[in-house]
Amino acid sequence: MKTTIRNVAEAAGVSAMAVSAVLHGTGRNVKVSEAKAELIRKVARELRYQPNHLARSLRNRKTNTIGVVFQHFDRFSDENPYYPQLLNGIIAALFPAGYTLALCPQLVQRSGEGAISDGRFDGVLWCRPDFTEQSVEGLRNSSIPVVMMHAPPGSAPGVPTFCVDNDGALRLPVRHLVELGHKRIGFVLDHLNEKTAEGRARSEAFMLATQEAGVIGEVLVWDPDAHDLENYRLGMGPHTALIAYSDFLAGRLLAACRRFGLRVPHELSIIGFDSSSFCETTTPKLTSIYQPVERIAHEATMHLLSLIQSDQSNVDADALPLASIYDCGFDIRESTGPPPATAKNSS
Amino acid sequence: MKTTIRNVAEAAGVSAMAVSAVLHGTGRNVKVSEAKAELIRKVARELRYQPNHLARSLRNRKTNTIGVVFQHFDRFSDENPYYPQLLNGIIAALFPAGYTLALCPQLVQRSGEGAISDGRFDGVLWCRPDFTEQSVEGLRNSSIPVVMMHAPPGSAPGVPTFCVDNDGALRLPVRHLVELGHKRIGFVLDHLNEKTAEGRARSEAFMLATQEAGVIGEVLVWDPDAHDLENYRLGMGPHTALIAYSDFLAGRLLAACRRFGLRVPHELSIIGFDSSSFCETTTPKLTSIYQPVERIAHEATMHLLSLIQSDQSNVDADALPLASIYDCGFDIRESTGPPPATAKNSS
DNA sequence: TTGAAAGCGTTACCAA
DNA sequence: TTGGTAACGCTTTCAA
Repeated sequence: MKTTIRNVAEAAGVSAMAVSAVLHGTGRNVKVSEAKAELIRKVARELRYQPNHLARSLRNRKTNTIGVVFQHFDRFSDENPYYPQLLNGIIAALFPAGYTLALCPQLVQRSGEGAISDGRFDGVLWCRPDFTEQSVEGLRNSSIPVVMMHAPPGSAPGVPTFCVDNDGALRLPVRHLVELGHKRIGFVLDHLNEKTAEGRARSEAFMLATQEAGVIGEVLVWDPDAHDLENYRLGMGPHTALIAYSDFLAGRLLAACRRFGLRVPHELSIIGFDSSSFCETTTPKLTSIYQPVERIAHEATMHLLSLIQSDQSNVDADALPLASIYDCGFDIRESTGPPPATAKNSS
Repeated sequence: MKTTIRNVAEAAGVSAMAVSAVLHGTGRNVKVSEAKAELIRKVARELRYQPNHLARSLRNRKTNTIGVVFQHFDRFSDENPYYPQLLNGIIAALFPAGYTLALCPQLVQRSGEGAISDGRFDGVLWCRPDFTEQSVEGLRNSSIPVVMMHAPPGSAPGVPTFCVDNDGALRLPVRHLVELGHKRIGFVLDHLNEKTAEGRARSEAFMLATQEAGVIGEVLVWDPDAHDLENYRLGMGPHTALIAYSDFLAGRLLAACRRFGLRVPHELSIIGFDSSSFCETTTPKLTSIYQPVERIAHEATMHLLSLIQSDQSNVDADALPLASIYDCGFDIRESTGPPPATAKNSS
């Protein structure tokens, strides 16, 4: 990277801004004759002129880059299709619009400190709603548009949120289980999601759903790999069905059942969350709550893009919705069934 | 983003460069007394000063950002753990070093034109390459370090490549199949990978391996979802075993077999490539060539980082290796077995 | 020890 | 239709 716009201008015998006008279509009031324009293009090609993106961004206050903040920054799970789906939704919105996607560690780790608005991004998609005071404060101080995913409506002031209807979502499996005859149901989440906004929202939604249905519900924070399911045999455990926070977690529950020789669904019913392709590959196939991850990510990103546009053209953005809520579905497969006849059916 | 370094300087009653020196440790010859330093830090905090990353990058000619180019990029597959593994390897190298990862569409689509070195990246990791004249030309003109993944050694002049030993890799399944008694074997790839350097390398490696083993080999470019396997019943088809370019593709072959009522491995043996966790979830479990994707990605990225370092400190980089080759493994699971007795065994 | 000035590469504004 | 000048925010160089 050595050829600057001035080199081209000099070689073509014109001014730098003439080059800028011809190559980038910038500066309306600058008119260049077609002959000169052609000359400029020719010289630029010969000199292998490559416009400096940094300088243009600095000058234009527009980077065409979006920052994406993940909650689990340490690694993408090999088995959980959540991240691929999320990225697909984001990319499908971003790339056609000519935007670049950036994943950066500072944002992931110490995002509270306003590092978001260091000029690199036109906007930020926040997939990490854990709501420490710090992180919310960081968002409030942000000078660029921010959109949150997996944040219940109203959880961050003034920040548009894109989230599933967790209350509705958890009624579906609970109703299904109650119809099958279950009376004692557990909702399992891992230590990580215990702390996220959506983890808490789903836990509350689950408790609400079980109360409405008149059955016993309990929220369980487990590491299934280390958990002892021995006493769940023959429905004798505290629950006859478990709803997991994610398909991935449900898969690990299935594996734990296999380890302990527990038959699913005969001795224990298990339900996942996401209804990803993963559910079709397990034995038994996993009953699961369907969540349109890719669509949510896509629409959240589209929303972010339009926020950026209205931000930069000083258009009033109040017409845009502040919270989008998505309905979940429920896909019944093979991992749910009636509780064992031996289960103590104390209601 | 409004507070500039000058605002801070003014408010603290010092010069801009004193602020720069204190906050960024820049400028050796500038010494600031501890009292003033403390004042500057305090003022910066109060004013919520956020250094502009763009301006610093422009000035320092260092962006701390790596571009990742997928030349052939469709979407992150939900089922294929390839992308998560790849990203894990990259991130594990990048984030601890304080680098940002950027995925950008222009690079993906028209990467030939040298858009690589528009100042945004300190280096580029090039994945799934092909070798049109254009793209090689683009690399040659690049003024920043480039490292290629999935490129056979020597395929791009002067560009370090990180690739598995495809020749060795394809001997493993071929030998396994021949030992089981197979005489007619197909290698299946999709339309996308037909065009990539690694797709071609594996096809050639496959043909070589079958020739060495004295059996019939054929390269097949298929869309398994649309392909008719009807005539493969009872080993009567042109091949009694198929090796797929990826686990994902093998999974789709398995699904096609199910559709046509073809029993695997009794009527047809199927082998994948990656030996990902996916192989454990299929029925039957998928025999597969193991490829250390995450490790390759990690080491390629580490290499890129050291290239950047030596580039920027003008150190001679010739000591660094130009090609790294990784051995593959072979995991035998349930999807391979002897060919049907009814198979015509014309050698 | 501190400050002023120049410049990284680009583009908007104004004058010719 | 053109070209000069200034500025985006930062840091290095040189002079005080």
